[in-house]
Amino acid sequence: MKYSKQRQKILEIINNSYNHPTAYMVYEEVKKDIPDISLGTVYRNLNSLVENNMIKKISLETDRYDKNTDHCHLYCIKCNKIIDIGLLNIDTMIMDNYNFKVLNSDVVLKGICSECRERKD
Amino acid sequence: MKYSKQRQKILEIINNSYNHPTAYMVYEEVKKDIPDISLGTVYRNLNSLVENNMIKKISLETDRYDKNTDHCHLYCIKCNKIIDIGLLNIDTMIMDNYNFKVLNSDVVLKGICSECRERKD
DNA sequence: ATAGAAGTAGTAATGATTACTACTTTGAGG
DNA sequence: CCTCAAAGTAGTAATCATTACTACTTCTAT
Repeated sequence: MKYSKQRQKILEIINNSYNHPTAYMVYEEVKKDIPDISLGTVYRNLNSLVENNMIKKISLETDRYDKNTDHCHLYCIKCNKIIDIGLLNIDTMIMDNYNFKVLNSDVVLKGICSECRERKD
Repeated sequence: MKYSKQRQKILEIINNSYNHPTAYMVYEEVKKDIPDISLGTVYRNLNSLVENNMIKKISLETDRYDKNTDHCHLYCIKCNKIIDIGLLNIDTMIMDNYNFKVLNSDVVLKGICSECRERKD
C-alpha cells in the first residue's frame, strides 16, 4: 500500500469516529478537507483498509465502518442504535463445536434494546 | 394474509429446499409452475413470509431464505458453503449481559470451514 | 352476487457499490 | 536528484439487488 493523503484522511476519520459511519458519511467528511475526492476513492480505500485489518466493516442494510476490529455489535431495529459488545468467546464456542474458524468480520446481532422494549411501541 | 397460489407455491419451494435459495433462485423455480409470475411478487411474498415468521432471511451479499426459523448459520467465505448450527444460547448470553432481546433474524458467522482450512489454499 | 381489500404482472426507479478511463502521484533503484 | 512503472485518483457509467408504482385481477366476508 502506497501513501496517499486520501487514504490517510479516511483512516483518520474512522479512527476519530464514534458513530460507525457509512461510506457516504465518510465521503462527506473527507470532502471538508479534500473537496474533489471521489466517492469511488472512498469505497476503494475503505475496502483496502478492511483487507489490511486496519478497520472493520459492519454489514447492515448499508455497510458501516469501525476502527475497532476485535468486537461485534448489537443493532436495535427500532432506534437503529449500534451497541458495541465484546466477542463473548463466540468464536471459541464455534471452533470447539464445529471446527470452523470464525473471522467475525461482521457479526451483527439484530434485536430490540432495553430502552425500546420498555417503551413498548 | 389472503390466500394466493403464488405465495402458496413460494412457501412450498422454500419448505422443500435444502440449498438456502436466493430470491432469484425461488423466482426461477416458481416460473416452472407459474410462468408469468413477476420477480417483484416473489420479493413481496418472501418479505411477508419473513414478517409472519414462516421462513427466515439470511443476510449475505445476496439475501437467502431458509424454512427453519430457529437456528443460525456459518458461512464459509472460501467455498460459500452455508452450515446450519443451533442457536448455542447466544440470545440468552446477550440478554443476560446486555439486556438486549436478540431476534436472531439473520445471525451469520463468516469464516473458514474445516475442509478449506485443511486445504490451505 | 358483490364490493373493496389484498394480490399480481410488468416496468421503472432507487440506491449502494463497482468498473472503467484517462490522468496524477508515489517511491525504489540508478 | 531523476525516472518510470506501479499504485492511486476523479469522474462518470454501469451493475445488481431490491422496492415503488400503475393498472388490472382475485379473494372472501357480508
